[in-house]
This record gives sequence, structure tokens and C-alpha cells, in this order.
Amino acid sequence: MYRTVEDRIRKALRHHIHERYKTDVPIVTERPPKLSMGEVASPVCFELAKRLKKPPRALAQEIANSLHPIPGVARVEVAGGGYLNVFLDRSAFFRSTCEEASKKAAAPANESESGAKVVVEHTSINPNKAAHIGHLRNAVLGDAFVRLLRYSGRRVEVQNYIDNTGVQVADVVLGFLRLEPKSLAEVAALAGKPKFDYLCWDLYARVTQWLAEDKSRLELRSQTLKEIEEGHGAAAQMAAIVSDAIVQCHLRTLDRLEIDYDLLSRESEILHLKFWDAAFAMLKERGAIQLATSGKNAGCWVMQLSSDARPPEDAQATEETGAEEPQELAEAKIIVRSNGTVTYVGKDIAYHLWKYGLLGRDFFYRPIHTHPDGHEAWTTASEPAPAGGQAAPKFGHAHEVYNVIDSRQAYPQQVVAAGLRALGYSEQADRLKHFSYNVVALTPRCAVELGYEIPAEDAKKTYIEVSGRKGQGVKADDLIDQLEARAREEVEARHPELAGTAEGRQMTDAISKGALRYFLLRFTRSTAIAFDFKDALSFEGETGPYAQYAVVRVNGILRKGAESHPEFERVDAANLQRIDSGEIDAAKFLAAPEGDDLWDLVLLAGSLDARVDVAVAAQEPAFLARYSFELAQAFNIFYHKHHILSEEDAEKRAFLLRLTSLVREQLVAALALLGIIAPEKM
RNA sequence: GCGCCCGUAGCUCAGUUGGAUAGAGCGUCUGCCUUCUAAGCAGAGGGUCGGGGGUUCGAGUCCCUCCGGGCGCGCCA
Repeated sequence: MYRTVEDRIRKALRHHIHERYKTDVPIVTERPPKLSMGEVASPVCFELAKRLKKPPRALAQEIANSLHPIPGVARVEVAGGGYLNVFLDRSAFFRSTCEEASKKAAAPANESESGAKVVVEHTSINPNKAAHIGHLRNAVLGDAFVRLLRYSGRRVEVQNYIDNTGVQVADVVLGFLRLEPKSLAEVAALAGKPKFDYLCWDLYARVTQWLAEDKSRLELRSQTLKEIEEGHGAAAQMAAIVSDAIVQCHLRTLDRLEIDYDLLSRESEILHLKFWDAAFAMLKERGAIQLATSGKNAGCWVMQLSSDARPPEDAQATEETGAEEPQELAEAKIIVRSNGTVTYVGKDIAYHLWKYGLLGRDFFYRPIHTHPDGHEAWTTASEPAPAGGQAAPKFGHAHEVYNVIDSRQAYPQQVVAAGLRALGYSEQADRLKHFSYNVVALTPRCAVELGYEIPAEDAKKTYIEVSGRKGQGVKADDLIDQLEARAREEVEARHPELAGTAEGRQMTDAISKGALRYFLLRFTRSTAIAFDFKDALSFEGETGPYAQYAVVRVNGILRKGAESHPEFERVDAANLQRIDSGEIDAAKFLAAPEGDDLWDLVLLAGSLDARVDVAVAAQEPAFLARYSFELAQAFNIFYHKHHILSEEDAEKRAFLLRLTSLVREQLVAALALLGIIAPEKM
């Protein structure tokens, strides 16, 4: 509701200033620091004063005096050196917010089936080992952003890119072939067992070390990789078994956090269906890439990047080689190697042409996984599905693309955009957004706890990055297990009778999930998370369970009210109706100054729409996490100040009840956007 | 070398297009459970917003510079 009123005020000011002063200034509005200064303020007169060469305070006074009434606004005052402070009609705001919230709650799934499609790619874990906390940050961020987009009415398709033919898979295959060694059948048997991803995690670390011990073994890896890419032979079969099994492990892990996908796009199909050949032809035809004939890149197809997208060459290298070769091609990005194989970036350009429906080719599709909520995830396939199967949805053809990828990959992402631009698709390139985020590292203490040896100079850093290649890091399932154990402990301490029951399990589940998702979402994207078990396992203070608990308290009030006050339902239900219809005017409970604390809560509850807008615009789910916490905190303060069920005045009690359920509706909605569900009790 | 990100309370972080008195959580200390669940609330203490210049009516926020930290720049992905 806040957003609606704010818009109205901005529009009124813009119109008024345009009419009266024949000039257009950007209208900024903000929340004043104190409630006594109103709910919306604008410093626009400072800017206007500059243009008109008049004192800002006088201008503000003129505008305040002559501004036409705005629906939902009680009055406009002048403050400070020339601020316009707007005071809202509290009662009207309350009623509109209740109405909006009830409408949203009645029809929460407002996912758009039409309109421009947004493709969000997230998770994209290499299918060669178990998922770790860094992957969880990616998935949880992406998932929350998807929920935000859908909530604001966008049509969204979630893709998860599976690099099932890359070196990382090749490494594990090499491990099974050389280190173990195991036959195809043996690997297939292992792949069907639980924790196969853990087994590969360790094997991958061993292979990394084995390769480091003798560099000549790298040749073996290249050979294995080539076989996998070509898609035939024992290595390719084993790669398929390994990667398919690990994808299943990842899906199971992410199902524990209720993260869904529409499509798993696999690199094997990009290769087998010759997506690259099509893209290669386009790139050559439109002159986006050139064949370097001399210099260090001789024999490679390279793409010249515009200067802003290209980090400069290493100074030393330029000095050594720059003299005898054409400068331009030396500074270009290699797309096709001199041996004719395509780089990762090249494949990514092909994939993105497909995402935008520009490639002129399509995948075949198969259903691959049914999520616990019943949603079907599909994967790409090289051949048409057998007749009689379910028809696949139409994938791709995006209007806009968000790639949730860590910030270290900013450069390759720019190259992909540059590729689109070089092909003449500059609008698509502009609508390709790198949704970047910083790493999840470990605090030195946490690394020591996990038994890693850390260099002395690292011990005093706030965080240290550990190497996945060496098998270091916190596995996602381990962390979720620990959280569940912690949550169970708490639940059973508080509700011993629920131990082992379905209700107890549900509670444990909601709390552990809520704690983890909130923990990963409370940091803004650019913040490197220094992971520590103590913080992640906390259920107090700024955490998911804190916000969930506020919802649980509301549940408790409404439940208790119905149980212990026989007349409650009859009297209060009737009064609630009188509140909603306006027959009981909320104004008397919200009037300043006695009603300020209640109004504070109403205002915050009514600000969900504005916060969602800002979060989407900034691509920052953390803003919503913050909002959930603020609302829960405001409710807790209210809860301690006002005892609702023992309120003598029946009309006031009805008002407090209505406010309480309004807070629940808004808090539940905000938490849902983070993928957090509050249990009935906890 | 060049580019990107970061530096705010003891610790971990917010601070959304520049706006009025810089905020949370954790930790520390002091209180509050015979009234709707204490996963909570109230209070105390804690800051030269890395340093220095500049732009502006106004700077934690923008520009310059210096210091400190992280990341990226491969015929890897």
C-alpha cells in the first residue's frame, strides 16, 4: 500500500510543479527520520530552488499551500530548510492495506502465464561431487529472486545448467578408471547407492592430487575429456552414469530446501545437437570472430572485445609478444582453439543464443524429476521423446536473462554479452544480467574445526577460501543435517511430547530450513560470507526462526482466543467485519500521538509492496530478508506492549486482532518470498 | 600492470536514485516469565563511517588521491 500512496504523491508533485513553475525536476521521496515528520517526505524544493533561484523554504510553503488534495493524504507540512512532509490518512491506509493483503492471501499464486519471459539460470553445479555451501548460496539467492519476480507478476523460467561433459567430470571418471579402478558395471552399482556424491567428492580430491604429482598425467585427462565430449566409448558412458547420478543427488539436496527447476540444460546436448556449429556459422558470417593467422593466437578463432568489456592484457606478455603481431588479434578472446575445439565461452554464447530463441535450433526434452511440491523438472535430450509421453513445455525464447553466477566469473559473462553484441543482438546483450554474488568462505576458526591446516598468515584473516579441488569445504547435506539436529534439539526441549511425531518433524524441518535460507539471504550479494557454524546454527536474533516465531505468536493469539473466550468468535468476528467495513473507524486507535506505536506497525506492514519493488529493482533478496526481520521485530515490540485477548474494550480488541492478522498475512508473504514457511507452532 | 569488489561499534553486517539526529544482530553488563509461547522484551555501554582532498544548500553514499584486504585478467571451465 505504501508504494501506491507514494506513487500518488510523486505524481501529484510532478504535475503540480510542472503546472505552476513550468519545469520538470526529478521527484524524490523518502521516509522521514521520525514519525512526527510524517510518513513520506520530499526534498524536491532544494532542487527546484536551484533552478528558480528562490529560497527552498518559501517554495515549499507555496507548494504546500496550493497542492490539491491527494487521496490517502491527510496534510502536507513544510519542515527544516524546505522539506515537504506528507502525513498520511492513517485509517484509510490501514483499511486499504488490510484489503490488499486479504486479496493477495486469497489468490497468492499470481504467476503470470503470459507476457515477456524472464529466464533465470541458477545453481549450475558441476555434476562431479557433492554440493557445498557456496552452491547453496547460489541456489537460495536465485530461488528467492525467482519468487520475487513471480510475485511482481513476471513470467519466469528457471534453468539449471549441467556441465556434464567438462573436465571436472572427466577428473572423476579418470579416478574410477585409473585410481580405483572400477568397471562400468561397478560404477553403475555405486552410483545407485546413497551418498555417491560424497564418494566422488573424495575421489575428485584424490585425482587432483594424483594429477599434480605427475604432470604427464594431464595428457590422460585431455584424452578422457575428448572421449566424453564426443560421446562414445567407456569414458563417455561412465561420465553419463556419474553425472546423471550426481545430478540426482543435487536435486535431492536442493529439494530439502524446496528449490525447483523448470529445465536442466545439459552441455552434452549442446554438443550433440551441434548448437555450437550453428553459433559458429553465425559468428563467422557476421564477422564477430576472426581467424588469427599469426602471433601467439595463430590458428585460433578469436573475438575482439570492445575496450570497456576487456580487462587489459598482462603487461609482461604484451611486451614480450606484442612487437611482432597485430595488436588487435593479440588482445582478443579465444573462442575456438587452434586444435579446432571450442572453449567454454563459445559454448556459452551458443547456449545464450538459444535462451533468446536466436539460434534457430532447439533441444528435445524429457521429464527428469518431480519436486516434492509436484512440479515437474525437465531436462534436455538428443533425441525425440518416445511417442505417447507428456508434451514438453516451450522452453527458452527469453525476453530477459538473469545468470546467477559468482562474481569471479564477471569476465566470461561480459564476453558472452560481447558475443551477442558482435552478432548484432545488442538489446539482448543489454538484457543479459549477471546476477553476481560473492563467495562463501570459512572463518579461520571454522576451517580449523573442520581439521584443515591453514597457513599462519591466514589465521588472522576474517575469512579464508578453501579449495574444493582438495576436498575442503562444508557439504550442503552435512550442514542441513546439523541444522536439523539442532532444530530437533530445540523442538524437543520445548515440546517433549512432540518427539518423534509428524508434527515435531514438520516443525524441525521448517525451522532448520528457515534458519539456513535466512542465513544465506541476510547478506547483500557483494558481501563475502565468512561461514561459521555458530552463526549459521543460531536461532536467535536476526535469524529465520526469529521471524517465524512472530508468526507463531499470532497463531497462538488467534487459537487461544477461540479456545478460551467462548464469546470470542461471535463478538470479535462481528467487530472484525465492522472494522473492515469502516463502521468502526480505526482512526481513533491510530491517532497521534497515543496511537503512534500502533501506526508504526501498520505502516511497516503496509510497506511490503514498496520493499518488494526496491528488492527487485536492486536484484537484492537481502532487502526482503531485512524487511521480514523488521516486521517481526516491530510485531514483537507490539506484542509485549499490548495484551490483546485481555483488552476490555471490544472495539479496540477487534482492531488489535485485525492488526495482528494483518501482520501475519504480510509477514507470511514476505517469508514466502524468501522460501521460508512458518510452522503453526514452535 | 590494468579492471572489478570491499574497508561503518569488540565481532558479523544493514544503511535502496546524495537528504533531516549513522542503525541492527551477536557478545558484555542490568532487569522482566501465576496474564496471548522468554526462539522474546526493556535498559546500559560501545562510532574521527580506513586517511586526506574535492563537488554540493546537504556526503557513509558521488569524484580524485593515498593506505589496507579480496577477486579477475588461460588455446581451464
